[in-house]
Amino acid sequence: MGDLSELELVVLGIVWKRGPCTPYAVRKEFATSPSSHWSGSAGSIYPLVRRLERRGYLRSRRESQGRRARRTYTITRRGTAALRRWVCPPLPDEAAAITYDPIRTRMYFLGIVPPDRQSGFLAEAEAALRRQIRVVQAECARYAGLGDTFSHLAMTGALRIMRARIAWLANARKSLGCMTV
Amino acid sequence: MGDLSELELVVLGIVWKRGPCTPYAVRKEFATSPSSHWSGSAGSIYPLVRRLERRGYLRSRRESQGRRARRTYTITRRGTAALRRWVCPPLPDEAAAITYDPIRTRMYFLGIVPPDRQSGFLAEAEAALRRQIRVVQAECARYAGLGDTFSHLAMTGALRIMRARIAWLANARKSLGCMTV
DNA sequence: CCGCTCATGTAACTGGTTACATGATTTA
DNA sequence: TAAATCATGTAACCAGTTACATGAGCGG
Repeated sequence: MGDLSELELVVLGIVWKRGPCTPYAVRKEFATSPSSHWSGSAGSIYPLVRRLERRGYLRSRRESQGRRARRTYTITRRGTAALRRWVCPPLPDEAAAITYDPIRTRMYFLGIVPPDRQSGFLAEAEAALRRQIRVVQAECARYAGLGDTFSHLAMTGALRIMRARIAWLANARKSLGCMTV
Repeated sequence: MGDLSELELVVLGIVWKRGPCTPYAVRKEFATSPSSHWSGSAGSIYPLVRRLERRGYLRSRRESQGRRARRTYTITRRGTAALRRWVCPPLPDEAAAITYDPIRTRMYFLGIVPPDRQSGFLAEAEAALRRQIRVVQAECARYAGLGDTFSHLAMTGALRIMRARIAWLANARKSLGCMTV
């Protein structure tokens, strides 16, 4: 039960949401997602779905479309149960832990750069976030249009976090500005 | 230059901040950190610092304290330069990308659980975040007390994100509540 | 017909994890 | 003095990445 990795569960979830689909479709989902946590590379997905099938979480069917062989995967009852068990409480403690933020990681060591370049870092990070936020907003609107409530809800969460990061940087810029002036 | 992993750079940063220190002290830094992104396991840190020394980013000295042999590491000029280069702009795009959030990941697939248990998930997640936030607040105060401006600033960023996640869940609870009632 | 994207895979590598081993030092 | 913890390491493993190989179908 606890033998499924986070990526495996996400793939299970994607197959559950989309219904019968090819590994390639799953990969595209990762490729178009604004998150870069998983690459969804062929080297991860193809072995993964076969692994899931071998363990009974997925079932596959060969369906030749034209002369082209392709394999579509469907979630099994066992897969659905595993997915539900993962989503439902109890939530492991680390799920609520501090999330990883590369900008924050750099912030710890910002003292190493000369003070006149510190605000440059903050400004650039803020600008990068503002660029990214538009992508997320678009994705948010797309899900709303599709009527996918939960994906939409998830995206609003991502949006809120990005806005919090921007506000944080703006505030940091002010408090550092006070120090150096 | 770009041959250093994120973890290697963070370790470099820790050694820079604390001055000469043992791998064990570095490990403790990871162990006490409220973030669980890296475990800071012996198996990662000990080989890592030796790797950094071999490449000239760290220098080490054997100093026997009592009968006990220990090795303290110091950052070299090369190490300092690498760290500064990493912190400074230009920031890679993925640094501003959506961060990974295990609660959000689950949210995508929340439709798989029966509607009467969905709000349970949201409530539990919110409660877990509220528990965690106290830890972060304490850490925040600790850094403020130490006068470590940048670590404190980093922590306030983490705090803002956690608050944003809580607000997001509270809002989700409301919008799902409307649907099911 | 050439090049691009679709689509399915494999192989080698790698960074980090878990688990284990060992001995010194401190504390009950 | 026994147990706990400090401290330094090693070895095996593993999930996921990068890079490569292959071929179908399609648009210019």
